[in-house]
Amino acid sequence: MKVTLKQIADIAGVSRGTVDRALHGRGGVNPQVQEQILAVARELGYRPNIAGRQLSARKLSLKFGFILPKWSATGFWADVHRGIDLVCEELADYGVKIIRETYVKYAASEVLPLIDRLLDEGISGLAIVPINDPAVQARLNELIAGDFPVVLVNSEAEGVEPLCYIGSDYQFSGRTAAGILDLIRKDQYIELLVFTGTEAMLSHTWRITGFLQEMSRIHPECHLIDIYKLFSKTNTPDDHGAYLIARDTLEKHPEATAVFTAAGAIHSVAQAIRDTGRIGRVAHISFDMNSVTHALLQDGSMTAIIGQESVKQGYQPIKVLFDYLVNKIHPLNRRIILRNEIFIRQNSSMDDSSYL
Amino acid sequence: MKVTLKQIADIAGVSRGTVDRALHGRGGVNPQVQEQILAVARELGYRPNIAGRQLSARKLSLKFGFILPKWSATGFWADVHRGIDLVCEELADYGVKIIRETYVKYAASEVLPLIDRLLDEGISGLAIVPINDPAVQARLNELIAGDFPVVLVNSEAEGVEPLCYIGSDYQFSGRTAAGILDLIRKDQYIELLVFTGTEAMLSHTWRITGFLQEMSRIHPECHLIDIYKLFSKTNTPDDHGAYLIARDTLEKHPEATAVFTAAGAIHSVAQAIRDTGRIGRVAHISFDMNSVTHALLQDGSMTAIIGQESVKQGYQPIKVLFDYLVNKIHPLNRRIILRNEIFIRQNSSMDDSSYL
DNA sequence: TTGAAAGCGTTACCAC
DNA sequence: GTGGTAACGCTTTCAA
Repeated sequence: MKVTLKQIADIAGVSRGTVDRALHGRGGVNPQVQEQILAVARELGYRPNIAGRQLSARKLSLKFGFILPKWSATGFWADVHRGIDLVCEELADYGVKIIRETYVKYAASEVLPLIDRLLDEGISGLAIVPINDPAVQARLNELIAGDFPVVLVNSEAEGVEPLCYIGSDYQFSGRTAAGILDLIRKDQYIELLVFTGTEAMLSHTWRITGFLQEMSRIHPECHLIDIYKLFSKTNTPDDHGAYLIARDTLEKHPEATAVFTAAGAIHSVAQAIRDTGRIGRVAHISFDMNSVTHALLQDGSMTAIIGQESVKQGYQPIKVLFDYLVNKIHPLNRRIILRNEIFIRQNSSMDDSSYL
Repeated sequence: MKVTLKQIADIAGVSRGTVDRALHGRGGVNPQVQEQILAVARELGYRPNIAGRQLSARKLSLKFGFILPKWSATGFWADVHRGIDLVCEELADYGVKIIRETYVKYAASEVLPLIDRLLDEGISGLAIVPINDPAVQARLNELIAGDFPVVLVNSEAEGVEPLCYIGSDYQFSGRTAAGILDLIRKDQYIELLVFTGTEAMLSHTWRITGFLQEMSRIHPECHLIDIYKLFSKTNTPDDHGAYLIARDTLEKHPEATAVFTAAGAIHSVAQAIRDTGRIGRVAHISFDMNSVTHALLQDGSMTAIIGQESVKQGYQPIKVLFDYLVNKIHPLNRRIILRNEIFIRQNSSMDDSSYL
C-alpha cells in the first residue's frame, strides 16, 4: 500500500502539519522530532502523492513569466507560442497562469523592463529566451542568486547558471546537417554556399561551426565558396533584401552544388533557388520545421530540414518550473538538449497529434 | 475565475451530487432539473478540474492490462517496455496499476488466455499489440461491443474498431526510407536488395510496399534484384541463419548498391555487409532506433534508420486509457500515427532525457 | 429523485 | 514548536 503523510504522522505520534514541515525543512520543528519523522518517512519509503499536491497547488495560483521574441504568423516562434498555449491549457486546472511578454528588438533596453514587469506581477518562475547582453545576464544572475527559478530557452546566456537550459545544441545540429549533405553528395566534390543572418545570433554561428567542422572531417572534398550574410547591419529581417542577395549569389556561382542556410529567411533562399532554376541541382539544407519549410520540402527547393522540437521549447520550460515548484522535482538535467529531427519530403508532416 | 461544481450547484439551487449526476448523465435526475443544470454549466463555461478528478480517482484503484510480445534485452520491444515503466511510475500516484502480459509465440492459443486472465484481474482497460488472428480479433470486438476500452498498439487488427490505434503507418515509413535512398543515390542507377522476415508480420510487408511504390515513383532507375526472406518457415528468429542468408546474398550480388531491410535481425544483415567488405559501397536502410542500430550507424554498416517512437508506444496507450476513463477525454484521433524519425550517424543519440 | 457527507493527500493558516 | 482544521474540486455512497 501507498504511504501517506497521515500514516507517518500517526506512527510518529505527531500531526500532519508537523510532518509536512519536517519533510520540507520549513523550520519550526523540534530537531529531535524532525529526526524521527525523517527516519519514519525514509523507512516506509514515503513518496509524496502528486495528485494531492497538485490539487492543493491550486490555492497558490502560481504565475509564471515567459519572455520570448514576438510571434510572427509562421516560423519558429509561432511554434514555441503553440507550445506555451498547450502548457497553459494543461496547467490551468492547477491554478497556473502564464504571462507572456515578447520583444521585437534584441536589446537589453527592451528586455530588462519586461523582466521587471513580470516580477511586479508576482511571478514565481521565469522562462526566457535570453539575448546576448551583459546587462540581461547580470539581471538573470541576480534573480538566480536570490533562489528565483529561471529557465533559459533556445539559447544559453554566458555566465548564467539557470535551473536548466532547454534547447538545441547548435553545433550538434550543424554536424547533423553535414551528415546529411555527406550522404547526398557521397564521394562527390562539393561547391558549397553558406547563408547566414547577423552575427548577433550566436546560434547561427554555432550551426555553421559545427557544420563546417563535421564536413571537413567526413567530406574533405568540399570547397566552401563563401559565407554570405542575408541581412545587412540592421538586425531587422528583410525578406526581399535576403532574396536579392541569395539570387545574386546563386547567379554568380553556377558551380554551387550545395547550399547550407543557417539563418531564418529560408524561404527567400528557397525562392532564389527556384527562380534560378537550380531545383534538383543544388542540395539545400536548413533548419526549423514549420508550414513554410514543409512547403519548401514538397516543392523541392529544400532538400532536408533539421528540426529542433520547437513546440517543446514552449511547453517544457513551464513544465519544468511547475514540476520544480509544485512537485518538487528537479529537472532531469541542467541542460535538456532537444533532438535534431531530420525531415525530408516524405516524412515531413504537419500533423499536430503528438508533439510533446 | 474558474467555475466549479459547487458554484453551479449553488446557482441551480441543488447539491453538488446532483450536478455531478446531471453532467455525467448517470441518471436519477429530474429531467427538468437536469436541463437547467446543463444550461447553467454551459452558460458559465464549466470545465471540470482535472486535479480534483485525478485525486479522487485514486479511490478507484484502476487496473489496466497491456499485452505485448516478450521483452528481449535490446531491440524494439525493450523500448516499448521502457515506455510502460515510465507511465507506470507516472500514474502510480493516481492509483493506477498496470498489469503486463507478454507472449512469445504469435498464436491465438497463447494470446487469448492472457486476455482472459487480465479480465479476471479486473482491469478497466486493455492495451494490446494484436496478432493477426481471427479469434483474437473476434475476442477484441466482443470487448469493444461491451463498451470496454481497448487500445491497439503497433499494429492494427482487421475489422477491429478500438478506442484508438497507436503506432506507425508502415507504408508511410517505407516511403520515407525510399525518400532517403533517393537522396543518397540521386540520379544514380540502383541495384537493390530487400530483406524481410516472415510474411506473418504484416508491418514488414507494408513497409516494403510503401518503399517500392515510392521508389518507382521518384527513382525509376532502380532495379530490384529480389526480396529475400531472412527466416525460414519457423517464425522463430534465428540470427545466425539470417546472417548466412544475408552474406550469401551479398556475395552473389556484388553489383548491389543498396540494401533495404524491413525485418528485425538488422544486425545480421549489417554484419554481413561488414564481413563482405561492402561498408560505404552499399547504402543500408532499416528500421527502429535502439542501442544496436545506434552502434551500426556509428560503424557505418547502417546508413540510415527510420524510428517509430518506440518508447511512446508503451507510454501513450496507457495514457490514453487513463485520460479516457478518468479525465473523460477521448483520444485526439482514432489513429495516432507516430512519427517516422530519421536517424543517421550524427543525430543518433541514446539520450533518454526527453522521449515522450 | 435528491441531499449530505465522506473521502482522495497535501498544504497553509491559525490557534495554542 | 506544535496540533487542529479548513481548504483544493471532484466522485461516490448512503440516507432520506
